[in-house]
Amino acid sequence: MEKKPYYLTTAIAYTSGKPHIGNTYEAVLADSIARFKRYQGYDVRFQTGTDEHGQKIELKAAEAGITPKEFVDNVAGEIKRIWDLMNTSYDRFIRTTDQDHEKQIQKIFRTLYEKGDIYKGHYEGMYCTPCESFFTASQLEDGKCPDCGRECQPAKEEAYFLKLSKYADRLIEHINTHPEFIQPESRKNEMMNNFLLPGLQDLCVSRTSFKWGIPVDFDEKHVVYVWLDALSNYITGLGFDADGNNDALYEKYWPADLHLIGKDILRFHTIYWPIMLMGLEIPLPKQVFGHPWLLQGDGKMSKSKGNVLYADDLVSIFGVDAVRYFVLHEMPFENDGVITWELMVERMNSDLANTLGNLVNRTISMSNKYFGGIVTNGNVVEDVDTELIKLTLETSKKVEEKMEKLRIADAISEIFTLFKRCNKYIDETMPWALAKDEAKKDRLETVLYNLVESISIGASLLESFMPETSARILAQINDNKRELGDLNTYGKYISGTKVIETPEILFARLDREEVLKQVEKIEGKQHKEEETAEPRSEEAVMDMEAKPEIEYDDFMKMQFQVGEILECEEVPKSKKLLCSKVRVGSEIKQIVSGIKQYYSREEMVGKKVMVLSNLKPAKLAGVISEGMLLCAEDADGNLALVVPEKSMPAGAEIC
RNA sequence: CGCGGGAUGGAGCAGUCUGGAAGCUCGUCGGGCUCAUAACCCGAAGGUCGUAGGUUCAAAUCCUACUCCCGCAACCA
Repeated sequence: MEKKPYYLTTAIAYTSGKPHIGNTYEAVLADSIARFKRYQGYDVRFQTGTDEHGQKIELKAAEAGITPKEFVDNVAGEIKRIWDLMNTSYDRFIRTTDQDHEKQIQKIFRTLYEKGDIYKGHYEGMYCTPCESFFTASQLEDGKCPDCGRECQPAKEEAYFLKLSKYADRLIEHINTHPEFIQPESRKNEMMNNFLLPGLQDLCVSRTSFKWGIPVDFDEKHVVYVWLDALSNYITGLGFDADGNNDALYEKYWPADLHLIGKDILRFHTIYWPIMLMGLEIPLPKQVFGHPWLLQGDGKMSKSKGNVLYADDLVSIFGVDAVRYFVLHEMPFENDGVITWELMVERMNSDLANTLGNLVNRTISMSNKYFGGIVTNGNVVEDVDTELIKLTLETSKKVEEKMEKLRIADAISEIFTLFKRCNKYIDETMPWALAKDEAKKDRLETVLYNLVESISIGASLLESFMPETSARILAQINDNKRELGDLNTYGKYISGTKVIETPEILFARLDREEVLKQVEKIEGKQHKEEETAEPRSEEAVMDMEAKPEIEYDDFMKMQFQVGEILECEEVPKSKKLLCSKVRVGSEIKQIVSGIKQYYSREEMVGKKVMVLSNLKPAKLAGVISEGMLLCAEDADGNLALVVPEKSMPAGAEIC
């Protein structure tokens, strides 16, 4: 019988930096699905990779003083290494800088252009020359640039657009008639209400403001918009050819069965991507699943806090399968999951060491102690057995059901329910008591046989989620992984098999304090990395884009004065704003500034600072601000107030 | 009135669509057992299901208002 194809993908990771545990989570999640589908007998193709173009990467590379290509080679290598570390069984790791991909993107772009779905137009809007940015009329503040506050000119820039409007109705129809297309379903409404129903604006799909991208081959000034580039990986990775000479892989696997992505990029995958495919006249993927995020317990992950979770560090403490278990098990279906060190230690000890590891250990130990390691089916069945057998045989079905709904965490829980039942069975049957009575030898054999049999079935099911552990358990009981279809038959374990003499500890219990000590070291290391990175950027002078020369008169228009901060309050409902009462001469001005992250209210009071005092008052978050406190800002956006070097009276002019 | 998500025993969650005995994991306490990684098994305590109204024979679940948290957006004059 020919196997049914099943094609799934992850989003390709953006190569702007080292992937943290959240990125890794997606790869592991996809991997467990891929493995399980293979187990179910599908001919699976699992593709993942990296998205390597864009302005951000161009900038990062420039900062690091290397070429963009060198930069992405490094990061992509790192990402691939981590995916491999986590045992992800991808069939292709595609990079958007791969030659075959780049070539096809150009063809796809050209095809859509020739067809009229991409057209050359103008990006019209208000342009702020110093900022090199376009804004729509609604983005402007009092007709001025929202970034720098200067005048903007109406301007036009040549650009290519994808006609989203042409296919919008068809897409709405598709989403309505295919309820499974967007998962979880709650996100479907979000897409419909926020983007589709209000009407789609044509999407600008080319850029001229940077170079690091795939050039439009018939108009070299332009590079292809990164999303068009990135999304296409799902078909170029299969050897799609816009001219129709598709690779056999493409013919076999497209349309994809599942695109697994983060909930944040659902819009691209359920609106732009389908419309691109409609333009290319090829079928849409069957399902897009926007999974939730994995969050760090104590606040948001950030490098400066040193609490970023990296797969490397986690693996070094817990091991690969334990980390796979955490991310798969702690992630609920719709809400974001939370992961903390304490939680991981708890799961490690309670689920992995106690429930699973200890079960395998005690079973093997008893087999050795009572029968020299030979596991024989004594065929002395008692009532207590039936419940264990029933549950064991039901488990594969339950796991399949959960997996069908992409409820990965629940699927794993089913397997662990089986292991727990095994532990209970040991207490019910009390093998150590049976061992004291020679007449009950056959019964004791049966009990141990049943345990090994149930463990074997559980271990077989575990392979999709914890491949190494599955293999280690099976090796210890000297069995092979069962076929999924055989898991509803009890008694396949070959009677008379010898298990390993000394059971190997699968998961060692960890001491919470010990782990936290290691964590401190890791966080310390991250801090250090930050610090060593810091001086580099400090020593390196910061080059700013040169603003146009101004007249002396322009300068004289601005009135700078020393101001003394008398009071300071937080602006309610804002995250960054502090509102200060500043004495400038005899006047007291109210000035709002976005520096809450860097200065506390207490710190502010009493400071003498530099104030631009004749700035037109404006409302910020609903609060009037009558001037501006001047700050120096570094590349990371850190701010420092500018203060007079010697004590000066409030109101003194700065000139 | 920017958009969205959430509030359920000490902690983390399920249950809410399709009203009908408040459940799971961990922790705590008590007991049992000794094969095992101080593990395993049993039992108990612990909940006004955010607040206030409403619909209903019946509300965690449906309706209305409100409070508080968390994302995103906005705000960095």
